[in-house]
Parts: sequence; C-alpha cells; structure tokens
Amino acid sequence: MSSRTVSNVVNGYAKVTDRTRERVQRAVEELGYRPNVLARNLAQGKSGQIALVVPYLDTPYFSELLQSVLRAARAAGYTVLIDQTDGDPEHERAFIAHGSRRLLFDGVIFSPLGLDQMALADRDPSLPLVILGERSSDGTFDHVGIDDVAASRQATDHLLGLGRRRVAAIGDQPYATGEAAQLRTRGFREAHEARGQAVHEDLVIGTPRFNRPDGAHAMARLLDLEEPPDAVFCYSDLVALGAIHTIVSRGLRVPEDIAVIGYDDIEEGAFSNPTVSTVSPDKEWIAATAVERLLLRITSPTPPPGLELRAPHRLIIRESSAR
Amino acid sequence: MSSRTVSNVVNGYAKVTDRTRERVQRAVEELGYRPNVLARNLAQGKSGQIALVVPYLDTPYFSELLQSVLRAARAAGYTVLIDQTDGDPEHERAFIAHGSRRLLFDGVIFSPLGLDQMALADRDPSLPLVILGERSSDGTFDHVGIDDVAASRQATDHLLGLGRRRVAAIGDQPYATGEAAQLRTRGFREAHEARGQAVHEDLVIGTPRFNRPDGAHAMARLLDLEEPPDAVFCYSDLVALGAIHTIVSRGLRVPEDIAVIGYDDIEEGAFSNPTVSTVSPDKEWIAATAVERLLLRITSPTPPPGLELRAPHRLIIRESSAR
DNA sequence: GTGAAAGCGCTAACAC
DNA sequence: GTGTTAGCGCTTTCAC
Repeated sequence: MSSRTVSNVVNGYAKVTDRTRERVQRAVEELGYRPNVLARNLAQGKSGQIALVVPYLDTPYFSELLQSVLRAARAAGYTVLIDQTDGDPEHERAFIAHGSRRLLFDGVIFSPLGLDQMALADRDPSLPLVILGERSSDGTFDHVGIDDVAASRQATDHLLGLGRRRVAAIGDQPYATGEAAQLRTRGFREAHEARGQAVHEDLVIGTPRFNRPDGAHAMARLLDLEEPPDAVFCYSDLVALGAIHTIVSRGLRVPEDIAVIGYDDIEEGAFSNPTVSTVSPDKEWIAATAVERLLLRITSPTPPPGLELRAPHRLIIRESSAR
Repeated sequence: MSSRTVSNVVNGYAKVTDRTRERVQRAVEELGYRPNVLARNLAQGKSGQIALVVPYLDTPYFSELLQSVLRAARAAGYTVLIDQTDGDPEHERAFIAHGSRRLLFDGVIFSPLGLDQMALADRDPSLPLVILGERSSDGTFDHVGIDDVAASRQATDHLLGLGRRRVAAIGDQPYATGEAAQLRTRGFREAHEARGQAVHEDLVIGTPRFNRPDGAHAMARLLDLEEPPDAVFCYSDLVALGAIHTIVSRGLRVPEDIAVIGYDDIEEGAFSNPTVSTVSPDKEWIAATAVERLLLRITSPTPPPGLELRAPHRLIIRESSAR
C-alpha cells in the first residue's frame, strides 16, 4: 500500500477497492493520521482560502455580509480570511497587487473604498477577484451590487410622495473615490426631476464616511439652516440613525416634523425608536453570488468573462417615514 | 549565491555582507521574485495565521472585538482567519479538536457558547488557545474576560441606587452552557443582598440568546405581569435595545417609568433613543491581551502557564438610567 | 559569510 | 486498481 493509494482514499477518489479503502481507513484510525494541510496546499498550489476585504468590519452592513459569505464559503469547503482596510488606498492596493501573500488565498471578495477605477485595473491579473459595491467591471473581474441609482430614486420618490417638499440628502461624496455616493445623489436628483421639482442644493450634504456620527453632525448642520428640511434621504442606515438621534435630541419628531429613510437594511433599524425605513439590498443574494462567481473563477481553467451582477433590492417603509 | 543566502536576505537575518545583500535584492527586483508563502509554511510547519472563532459575527460586540483582534494580529505579522459557530457544540468542538485543519492556524482565540467545561478540556493539547468570555482556565490555556459578577453587581446597584424597587434581570441561562449568564445573575443577586433587599424572582427572565428580539420578547412578558418592573438589568446591550423597543411601543417612558441598563458598550447604545447605560468592558485591552498571550503561546518553546486575565470594565450611565 | 543538499508531507505523472 | 517517484519552493543542518 503506497502513499498514492492513501491519497486516493483520503481525497475520496472513486478508483479504490472497497477492501483497500477499508484497510486504509482502519490504519488511518489506528495511527490517528491527519493529513497535513500545509503540504497539500504547497503540492496543489492552492490554499483553500478566500479573502474578504472590506473597509470596516464593525459596520453592521459588512458584518451581516461577512456572515453570509462565511456560510457560502464553508459550504464549498473554503475557509475565509478577512482584513479591514479602513479605506486606506495603500492597504487596499496591497491586497490585490502582486505580493508575497498572493498564495495565501485563492481569490478575493473585495469592497474597495479608497481605490479609484484606475488603481483597480493595475493589479495581479492572476488573482481571481469579485468586487462588491459600486465599481463597474472592466471585464477582468465580476462586480455585484444593487442598482444604486434606481434604489435611491425610489427612496427619494417615496419621501416626495409623502408630500414633503424640502427633501435633504446626507452622504454625498463628490470626489473620485465616492462613486457609490454619487450614484445615490444621481438617483436623488432623478426623483426630483421626474416629479418636476427642483433639488434644494443647500440640502445636499456630504459626509466623509457613512457612520452614526457623520449622520448626527450633518443633521445638525441641516437643522441650523433657516429653512430646515422636512425629510431626509440618508446614504446608510447608520447615517439615518445618527440623524434621527440629532433630530430627537433637538425636540423634533420623526416622522411628523422630519421623515427619514436610510440604506442597507441593518437589523438595528428594525428595533430603533423610531424604526427606520430603508433600502434593503438582498445581502444573502450578494454574498452567495459573490462566492459562487469567485469559486468559478478560481476553478475555471480559462478566466470567465467579468460580469455585472445586479442584486435585488426593495424599499422597506417603517415608522421613520410613515404617513 | 545559493538559496540559503537568498533565504537569509529575504528573512532579514543579520549575517549577510552588505554587498551580497544588495546583489540579492537587485536580483529579486529584476526577476520580480515573490517568496511562496505555501512553501514557507510547509517548511516551517506554521501558517502564520490565527483563528478567531466566535458564536455570532453580526453581534456588534464581536465585530468590534474582531476589529481590535485584527489590528493586533496584523501588527505582529499574522493574518486572521475567522469562523462563526452559531453556538453549535459540534462545530465548536471541531475547531479545537485534533483535525486536519489543525495546521491551518497556529493558534485560536475562541469564544465558546455551546461547549461546557468538560468538552473544552478534551481538545488537541498542542493547539495554542486563548478563551474569551466566561470559562475558567484549567491551566492549559489562557482566559481573558471581565469580572462578570462584580460588573453585574455594580450595574444592579446603580439601578437600586436610583430608588427603584422592582428591578428585573433579562438574560439568565440556568443550564450548563450558560456560565456567563449565571455569573451576571449572581452579581444581580449580590447587589440586592448588599442592600438588604429581596430579589423579585418573577422578574428574573431567561433568554436563549442575547439579541434584540430576545430582549423585546422578554420585556413583553415582564410588562404583562401584574406588577411590572421599574428597572431592568439586561445581559447585553442588544437585549436592552430590544427591551426599550418594547417599552416605548407600549407607550411607557425610559427611564421615567422603567430604567434600563445593558452590557457590552456597543456604539449603537450611544446613539439610540434613548441612549443606553451600560457595562463597558475594555475591548481593546481584551483583544490586545488575547493576541499577545496567544502569540506567546505559539512561539514559546515550553507552554506558558494558563492565566486568568481580568480586563478592566466601567459603568457608563446614559439616558436610559438617568435620574 | 556562503554553498550544497536534505527534508517538510503531500499530489500527480507515470508505469505496471 | 496500485505502486514508484519526481516535484511543489521553501528552510535549515552541515561543511567549507
């Protein structure tokens, strides 16, 4: 009995006699044999790992996503290695560039923040890659995300449909790396246009990130205006929660005085006071699709075409924008 | 020039001539040489990875912790592999038992939920291990966590000090795997004793997990009592948030009608309405210490003694239990 | 300080 | 179907 046969048995190749298989298995049991993953990795030139690289792991959206990715990867026998970039372009680049860690993972699911399209293109072409969020594919990787413009248009239209006439937007990022934010702003504008209403430019506020504090500060600025808004479209649920915090602490009511809608559909928004309306992307779909495409890319002998995958989304109306 | 010399240079061993080092480095540049991590791993018998295994990754407490662990590990040149067990005993056991994945990580930081002390003892003794949460060390691993009894006593005492006389506790788990919960219940009782007050046994409510829905349901039960509580000690901030959600939706006020205090100090509690008082464990300390001890355990030739490490904690009083 | 050569433990051609 | 053997690309003991 040789190592070849053992390898066959351990890896479950069909071509083994039942008797041999049994003999091997008993020996494995008795000797307490454990295959050495490290050796296998080297021999195969694969690590059996995929990396999930996101800007922030304590953002509920990403931790909920991480969970789904983990589940999908596990089902396929892969382990998940993670890293947080804090949106640092250098850190982000290091992950997709040629580097010594290249072999540590067979592929990457990557949610870039500080990297513009150009930097994305300049990467290790042999690294299977799936991009999350808002970056259009250049054909060498897959991209999965929801239709931000349409979703934002719907959210804004919902607010306008409530009869609100001074609708604010919190989260714009008018610079190269703010593509996702800009798409939402575009949707915000389109909704106004469709109803023949003008956008109040002073009500479009930028934020460096999409956090609670960002939302809280931005809302404070809006309330300090001579004519504050009567509704707010926030580019994340955290921003919405922060904004609501400010509104309430100033003695105003949500939604009576100011209606609020967020983005991401994190669980927190379903239990907050008030509960917050939101754009709900299908995270399970996003995670499952991202993993599926990545594994295909990893195992396929010839690189599959880079796809634009549109995840489903829907509007969830809760107390913060109830009639 | 041999591979030996190159290895020396790449790994930064001191014993190389400046001239040789330069020659090697230029060659490395020109050839675009990248060391193969997989081969190195095999040769060294190490993966340069540590695993973080927690019950739930979408729990803010764990995602905040994960973030700190990541930072500490990265500083030491380690990558972090993660897994979520959902508290499933079988899944948890698989991670610390002898197994083929053993070599995939050099050590594990583990927050068990479904595993009792006995099951913990029966593990791969060669696996460096640091336990988080409430499990006392048997001397073969380190344990880091806050003093749950003391912290719970302080939280409860704070509520009693407010003059509340019917203080409830949400989160008890009176079974083998509920050690952490039981310690909190003990602190809850001790606080009453210290003030010579009786615990209202009907106000001590169990929950399967420490989630928002758990808190919401438990609170509903408490409010259905003939004599509802006038204060609640919740075993997690999520439970507190869920409880507050229920209280508010019944038209009662926090803290006027019912004061609430939580546990974990997640960011969400600082922005919710009302903001929630909480027991704040020093997560940064916990993560840094856990990683430090784990790496020591990994690199030390002789196994270090298993330590009980007590992380600092403090009470943060916010609106939910303001006077 | 540098070179040669022997593993690390597995997988996968290649023969039988 | 089973055995033999040559790598995978490093690290490291051992001479020089």
